[in-house]
Amino acid sequence: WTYHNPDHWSSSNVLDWLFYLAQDLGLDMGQFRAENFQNITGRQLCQMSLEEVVAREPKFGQLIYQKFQSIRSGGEGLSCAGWKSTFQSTPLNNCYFLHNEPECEILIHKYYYPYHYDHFYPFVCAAKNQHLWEFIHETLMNPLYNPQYMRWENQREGVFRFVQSEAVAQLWGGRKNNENMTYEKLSRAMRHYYKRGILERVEGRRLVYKFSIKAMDRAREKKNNSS
DNA sequence: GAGGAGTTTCCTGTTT
DNA sequence: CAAACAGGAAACTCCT
Repeated sequence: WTYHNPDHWSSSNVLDWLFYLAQDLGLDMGQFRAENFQNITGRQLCQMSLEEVVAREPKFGQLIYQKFQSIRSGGEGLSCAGWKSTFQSTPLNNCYFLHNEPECEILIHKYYYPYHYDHFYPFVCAAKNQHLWEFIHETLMNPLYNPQYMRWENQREGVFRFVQSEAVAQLWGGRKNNENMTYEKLSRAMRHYYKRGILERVEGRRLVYKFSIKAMDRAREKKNNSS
């Protein structure tokens, strides 16, 4: 997207840019409401007034609007220096998504930006009969899906948010070979985790969940064992 | 095959 | 109003 005129951005490009901006400016991810720009194309964003942007993003809307106007006028550079070299040094042959998703290389080009992470997450082959919570955690660690599909609100505390809930459900359905999966059903499975101490309730915040310490530890163990 | 863990499906009701 | 959240119940799919 960095090479294209914002006018031609897809709705995915818009989300990419928003998350890039948040990272670049160090915005508080707990308050950042990028998901309110789902399905907004570059063209639509171009046509939005300051008020319309602020209506979708009360806290940072003004900033977003200013930055967007500034790149539209070609003023501020969109430097992504370094992403290509990181991409090339990535051990792609070991990535599970290479086996599952034919268009993976395109996706990587499109979504993988090193500034999302301090270091590359060592992907492993997707485990057979992987549990839902493990899949969720893995998705959060995968630059292909974070922050497009889900993202951390506070990684240290294990708090995360669904950005595109139905898209994540489709992904999960894909793993389980079940194209009938929906967020409605996925979330029911998530709620079973409350009783089992894998997730903790986050009151009053839609689409937000929190891993227990126990789950975060287990995920960390898993990662260490596989790398 | 029995029995259990981990969901999946469905449903009715409540909340945002 | 449309989505989410809540759980109970029962069916289903692997695994041991």
